[in-house]
Amino acid sequence: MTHENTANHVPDAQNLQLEHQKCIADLGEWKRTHTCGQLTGEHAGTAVCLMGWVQFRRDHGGLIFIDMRDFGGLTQVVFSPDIAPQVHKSAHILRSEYVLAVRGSVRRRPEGMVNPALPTGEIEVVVHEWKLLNTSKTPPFPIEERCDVGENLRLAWRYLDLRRPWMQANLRLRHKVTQAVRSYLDEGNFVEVETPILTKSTPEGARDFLVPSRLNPGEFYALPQSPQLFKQLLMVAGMDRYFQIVRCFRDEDLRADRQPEFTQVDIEMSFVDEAQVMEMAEGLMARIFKNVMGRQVSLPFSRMTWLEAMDRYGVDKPDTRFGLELVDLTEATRASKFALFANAERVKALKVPGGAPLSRKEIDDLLEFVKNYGAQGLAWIKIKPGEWQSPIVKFLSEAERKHIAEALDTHNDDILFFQAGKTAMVNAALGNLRVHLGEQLELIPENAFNFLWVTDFPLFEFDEAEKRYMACHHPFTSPAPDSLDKVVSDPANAFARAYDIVLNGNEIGGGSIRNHSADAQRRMFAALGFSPESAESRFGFLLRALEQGAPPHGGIALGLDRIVMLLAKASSIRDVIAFPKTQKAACLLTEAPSEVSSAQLCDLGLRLRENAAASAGACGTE
RNA sequence: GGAGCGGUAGUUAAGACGGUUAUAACGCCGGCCUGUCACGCCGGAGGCCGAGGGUUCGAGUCCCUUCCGCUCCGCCA
Repeated sequence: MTHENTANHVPDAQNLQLEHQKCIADLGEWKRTHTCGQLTGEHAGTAVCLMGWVQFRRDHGGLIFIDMRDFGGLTQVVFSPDIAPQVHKSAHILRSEYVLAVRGSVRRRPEGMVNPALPTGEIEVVVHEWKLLNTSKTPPFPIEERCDVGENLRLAWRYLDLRRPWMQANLRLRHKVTQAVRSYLDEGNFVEVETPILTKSTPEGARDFLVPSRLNPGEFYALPQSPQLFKQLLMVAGMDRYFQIVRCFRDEDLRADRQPEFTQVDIEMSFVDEAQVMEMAEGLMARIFKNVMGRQVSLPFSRMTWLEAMDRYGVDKPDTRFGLELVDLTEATRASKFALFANAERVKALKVPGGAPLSRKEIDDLLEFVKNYGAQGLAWIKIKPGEWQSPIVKFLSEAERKHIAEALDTHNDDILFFQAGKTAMVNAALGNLRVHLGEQLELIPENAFNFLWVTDFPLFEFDEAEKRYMACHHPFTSPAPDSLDKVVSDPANAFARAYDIVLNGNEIGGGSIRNHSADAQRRMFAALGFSPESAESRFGFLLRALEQGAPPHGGIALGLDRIVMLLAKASSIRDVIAFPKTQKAACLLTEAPSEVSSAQLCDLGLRLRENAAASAGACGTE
């Protein structure tokens, strides 16, 4: 205590709060009759008991007004010396976030005193008696809707952050979504089955979280990246239709829409094709929107092949709420004198109607933006009356200009952006630039929800680091019928029976029809470069199951956090998760992860290397 | 692993050109106040400018290192 001298005559908030704690009472026989959002003029005259927190205190010396808050809203309660002098006097001790119970009567507010901004603004509760249920230290940040506080503070004091109405609404919205999911799938004869959290590491795909086994020293469980294999085994088991609202774990770097633990709505169905899974998922999304938002969504959702998505939007999760589609100019510029275009694997352009007023600075910022995606530069042309303003226009022939003007349907005051190079880079740079411009130029309609299925994904992707093909979706995905021969012979051109569901440019789910024959699954493993022995040791249990009468099956997994984020119009899934982690995967509230005792390590047969934190980075080179 | 933004009172921010005692609003504490509702008025307290090192007569400000939060690339079957 550094302020002992002053503490005696000028109490600080801390001492004051200690003093007030002497007044704390139990509930006793008091029973809450209403919530703080419930009372209206119709309740005038009724005796009520409210319990909640002090949101605002307006102590006039004479009258004291307290805005009481609970999950339901705010109610103004009045302590008046005319009604109960002792009660009024005792209420001076109330401070922000103190917890209280009041008994009193509802009355209509006097003429002209109605607060139209408040749902309960027509009435107030005149307090006849009250109890202090708890004190509170002054909160580290204001518990208000409008408070704009740093995320580190919000996370360190998450239970206070969650008291704010917006966060309360988000968690309640999330609850309504899961309830809609459960009712819809239950009606569709799906069975909710829990699958193991301690499971087997299958180091294909994301990095696993590992859990050491005490009973089997030197061995590890992995936390599931998804219940993929278990749900397939449940189809073999004849469950027919399975779902689970399930936590999944991936030890990869975080993003606004990626947490190390996240929740999937995991679904699998027997004896179905792609169309049936998609139809089921559309009905599910429609149910969510109806129950949660009171909105109709039009069915079926639009569909687009992966090739078309990449061609028109440059990304595999197009935001179709606005235009600015990409135009391929590769062939048109093949013979150009402009070497950058002529020699490029791919040339594409993006037209911003009316974008010519963009300043040099703004264009430079866009260049910096596309550099994130490997672009070296960003060519542009401003369409002005009678001339094209551009650093590159002098390289373009009359024929090329004519072709560009036609292909992009140019008008005065448009600006064109160009990208040339490797196809993947061109698509990534322009596709992401498109979304960036859509946001920056406010081209995206406020309340639109555009669903889209992206279908016909490639089966494989060549991994430059590992020098082998990797499954685009996952290794259990069935090849498309006309790609069966290509799985081993021409993997680069094989397509998958896989589909993603996209909402407003966000991937909110993905699924596939699986390999239900052991032979087909073995061919996939072979194409992925697994030896038969390695396939057996990693996935033998799956192969054996597929040999025991596995039915044709397929399914989908929906990202619950992302769906709720979009419905809540939140900018991060952290805002719809009660206790999320920071970008360094830490919980600022509990301070996890943390060191453990040597006794705990000893039980597990583990020993840390000297300076484990520093040596972790060196593992890759060993 | 990489790029960028940020860290100054309890909170949100200003200060950045190196130069007196580091500002403001809200919050907090005290006083006054019987119709406020983000009450009002008066007064007061509150700071190792994220941390460490350096340059300098002098650093919130310049340089280096480091920690933390956020956005993105890589990564995320």
